[in-house]
Amino acid sequence: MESILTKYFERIYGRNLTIDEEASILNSFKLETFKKKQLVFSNGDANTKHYFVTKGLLRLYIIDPLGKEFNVLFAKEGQMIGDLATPLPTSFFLETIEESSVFSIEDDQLRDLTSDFSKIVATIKRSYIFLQKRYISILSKTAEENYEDLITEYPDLVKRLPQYHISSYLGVTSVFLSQIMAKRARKR
Amino acid sequence: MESILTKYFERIYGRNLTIDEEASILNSFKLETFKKKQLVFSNGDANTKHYFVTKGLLRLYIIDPLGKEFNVLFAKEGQMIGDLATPLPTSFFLETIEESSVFSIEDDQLRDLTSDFSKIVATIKRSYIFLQKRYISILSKTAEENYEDLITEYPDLVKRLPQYHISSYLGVTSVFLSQIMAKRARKR
DNA sequence: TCTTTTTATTAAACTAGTTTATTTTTTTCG
DNA sequence: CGAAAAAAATAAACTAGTTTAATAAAAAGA
Repeated sequence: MESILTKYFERIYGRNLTIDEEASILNSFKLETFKKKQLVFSNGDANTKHYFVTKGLLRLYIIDPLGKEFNVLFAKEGQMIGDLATPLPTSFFLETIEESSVFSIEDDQLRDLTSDFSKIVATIKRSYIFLQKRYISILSKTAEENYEDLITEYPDLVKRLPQYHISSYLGVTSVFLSQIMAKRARKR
Repeated sequence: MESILTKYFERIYGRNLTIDEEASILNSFKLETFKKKQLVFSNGDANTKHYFVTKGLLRLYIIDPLGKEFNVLFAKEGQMIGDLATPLPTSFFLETIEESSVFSIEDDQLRDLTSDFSKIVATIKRSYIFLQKRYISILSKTAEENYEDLITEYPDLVKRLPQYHISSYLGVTSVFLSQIMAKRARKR
């Protein structure tokens, strides 16, 4: 029963799974489905779960004191998303962008699944490195450059995202992104 | 022999160290000293070491294609610094701001020291959460707000840093930070 | 399909932050 | 200490990105 979920674990483990492992994985996760634009969790909620996306697209975002939203992370099929700060209450919102199906799992159960801690370390380190790269981009590049990077690195994602979610991810207004795009279009 | 280094490990372990553990820690680290403004490592160097600061102040930074520097992280006495992306070659520069002493350790030796992997996970998670907080600040706040936050959270650090290192950390020019400070001074 | 709602575009006036250049202040070091 | 170098302040012209508002285009849904 080669599911997208078990494949994900095989990639993390770096080997094939035993029948028992497969069963235990599928047992630990709970399937949940959400319609488009549905909230999975909110700022202030208890934060003990992680979400593995099997279908659809989600976004993790914050709302600043002025009520403005900033997207921090997207996740599509085959990717994990959640607030790594478990078990501290989250300061994020998680919401579906498309109609989605996710497998949710409690933080401690996820830990139990991965007896080889070095794999967990490697996984978190990868998230850290990804975030660090984004941090540096936001710090040192213009919105136009960041948009170009996004297109070349994640063209499929860009196609699926409404434009105002992209601008929020880049940290600029939708008006300004629209200007960037108009300028780009003129150039070619 | 209660050193600042062994105290650091006691905090991570969450308990006192045995004599053997203490000896093994002190054996794994190598003391290095640097003058002010000395480079510890550069972009492209092999990246296998971590640095524990016992004296002084260091900065981890990048240089963008235009030659501009952006400070990413500072570390003073009692703090660890390095590029978490070990063993991948680093894209950072590490440099002393003040005359400094550090204990360096190889990545795999550090791993060996912490047989309890969950402590390593917790440590990396903490770094991740710290970075995420900064990321969101840079994305959603003005330079003025970020400067205020820095002063209230790390007043001691701000006092020790030359102003142009602070501006580089905030992602603005030194000229603009100077304007922010002038405006602040006028207000009170 | 047609109406309503959501998303994207455009324009114009504005603000945050940059650049370049000059001057002043502070630090370094022989 | 005094000279030289490094860091900070100030000014002025500039650019990147915001805000508000109006219009156009696309998507949703009865």
